[in-house]
Amino acid sequence: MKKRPTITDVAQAAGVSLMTVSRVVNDKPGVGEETRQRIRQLIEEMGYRPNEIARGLATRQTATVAIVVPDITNPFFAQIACGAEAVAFEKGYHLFLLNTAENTDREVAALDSLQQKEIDGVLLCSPRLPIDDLEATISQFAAVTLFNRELQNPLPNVAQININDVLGAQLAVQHFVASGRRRLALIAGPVTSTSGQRRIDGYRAGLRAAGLIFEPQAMEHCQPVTEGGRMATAQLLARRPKTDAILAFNDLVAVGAIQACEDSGRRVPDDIAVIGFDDIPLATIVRPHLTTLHIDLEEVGRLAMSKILEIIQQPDAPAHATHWIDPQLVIRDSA
Amino acid sequence: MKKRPTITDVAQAAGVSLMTVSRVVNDKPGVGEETRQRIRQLIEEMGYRPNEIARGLATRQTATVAIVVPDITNPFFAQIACGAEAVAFEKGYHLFLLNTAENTDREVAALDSLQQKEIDGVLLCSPRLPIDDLEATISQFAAVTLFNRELQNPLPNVAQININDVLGAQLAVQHFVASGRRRLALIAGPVTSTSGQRRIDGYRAGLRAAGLIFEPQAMEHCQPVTEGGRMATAQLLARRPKTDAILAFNDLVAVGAIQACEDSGRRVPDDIAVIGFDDIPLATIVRPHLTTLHIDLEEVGRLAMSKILEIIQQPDAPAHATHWIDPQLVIRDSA
DNA sequence: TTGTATGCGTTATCAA
DNA sequence: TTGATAACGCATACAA
Repeated sequence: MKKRPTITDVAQAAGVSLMTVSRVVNDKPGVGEETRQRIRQLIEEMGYRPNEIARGLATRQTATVAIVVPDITNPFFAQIACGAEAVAFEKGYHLFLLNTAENTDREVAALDSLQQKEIDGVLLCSPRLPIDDLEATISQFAAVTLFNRELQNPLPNVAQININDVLGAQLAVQHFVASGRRRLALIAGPVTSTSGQRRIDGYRAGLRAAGLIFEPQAMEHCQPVTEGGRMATAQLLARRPKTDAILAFNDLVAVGAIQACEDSGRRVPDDIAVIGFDDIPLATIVRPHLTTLHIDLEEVGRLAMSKILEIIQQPDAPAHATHWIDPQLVIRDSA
Repeated sequence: MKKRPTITDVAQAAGVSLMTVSRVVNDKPGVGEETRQRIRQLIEEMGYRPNEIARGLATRQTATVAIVVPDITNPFFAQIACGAEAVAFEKGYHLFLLNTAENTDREVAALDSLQQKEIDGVLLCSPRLPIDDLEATISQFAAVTLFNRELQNPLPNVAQININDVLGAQLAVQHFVASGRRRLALIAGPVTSTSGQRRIDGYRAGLRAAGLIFEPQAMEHCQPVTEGGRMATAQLLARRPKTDAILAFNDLVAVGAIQACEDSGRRVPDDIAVIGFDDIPLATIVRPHLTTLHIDLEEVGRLAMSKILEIIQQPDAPAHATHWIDPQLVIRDSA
């Protein structure tokens, strides 16, 4: 590895002071057009690149924001990260991606290291942190966007983005009812999941709107994976054989639900309709292709990054309202 | 956002020089046990955290390495990233994750920004860069590990990790032959893929070892996605109906292959066996569960990170040999 | 055991 | 239009 030239090296080679070079590098006024060109060329020749570390120390800005996700292996978060990175790249920002592996300790450690790196802003995806710690953390950063976590009192340096799970579940129920299904069931996710709870709320609201009643035995919780969906559905079908429609917590669970249906001799969607949630790539790989609630996760990421850059650039703007992302029902083959 | 205390603030509060505090922070000798305790407590109370930017400028080390992947949305790379991050976390390093979106320009931009940030090392996963640019890039970093790309002349600051694709394909062919299949076919990936080429080599070597001959019409290239596998397989089966075993470029392609088989009325694995590659989570979601070549990607990530940290810590060690990761055949239901 | 001086590469401030 | 000097927060080398 060869040592990179510094701004001083360039200045010496050009026979000017380092400030003149600095002005050229940052496209600032106060340099004669002729010297500017000369220095530009020299920079090119010498392969000079500004040292971001030194610049960060001097300006207290790092042109870097971080995104903290519980599990980067989960395409759900990977897609958000992708959208966020696209915007960051456009705007000349860099994106730090941290993975907490669903572990609160690591989340704390990650946030801690981010502070030490003087990051400009943080995108927090579904933080596990208790609310008090969360607010304390937020106050440490210049800008934060919170995904899928609702803060009671909005802060000026945080933007909030949430999935409109209630709406999504309602749309699913509407579709079931419109296609003649009457004996609906819900394979809900983990009891602790915020969005899981919201999806239950939406499901119940949908039933109510259709004049159907919510039967507790027509709901089953499960781990948010295929096998969880399969087992929960098998139990549910044993208990309530006439079920003709299932709303699943997410697409993985939906796939498990379909498997359980098929295992019990039911055909999907003829005997029983299944709707998933999230529209992950898997949805168009399995057969039947999943009818599901599409969430534009790249857009979530883009929005999250845009908002955070806004806050960074106008720190004194008024507190931001929560953004709700509306899921869209995409009708394929399973319902 | 409130301003964070600096080491000087702590020193003033403690009534000592900042060097004494610095020694405590870095667990260096030369401080009385009593003052050390006192300062420790003060650090705790004041919530002091060292500023990594300033530290990086002073030490020329950032305790940060980056991993550059073509597509973070692809679980293949996400898993590698996970393993790498786990090791980084253990060792007190931070991991920058950059996504190039399969785009050479963005790869260049990413590498460029990494240089400017004075990153300690970089994990390059399947770089698109032409070999000359690649070598030029590598020389800019203190430490590099290269994944799935072979360098002719090893450099002291780079470790190389490659999947033993040849072995993997051979294992698959062996398994086909051992279970009585004789009319094998290969749904290869994109022609430009390095590992795709190696898998073809292994497939041919496997055939040769079994005394079978390679028929060009028993091979079809395709895009490395499910739909590509489905279409390519449909064509292949039309052309060569008696095929009784298919080795697919990867698991996505394998799923497509299975779909094409079923579409044509063939049962898997009774009429035709299918083996995938990579063992992504999907492999145990679809039915039949995929028999496939498992690659321990987390281990790849862990190894890559370990190697890079070795180089960082012992820059003068001799050049590293290439590590080959051996795939393992996991037999499930599709072959 | 503790402290002082200096420098890391850059930008900000103010003077020429 | 230019340049000298002082930060930025910390660590290294050396002195007390």
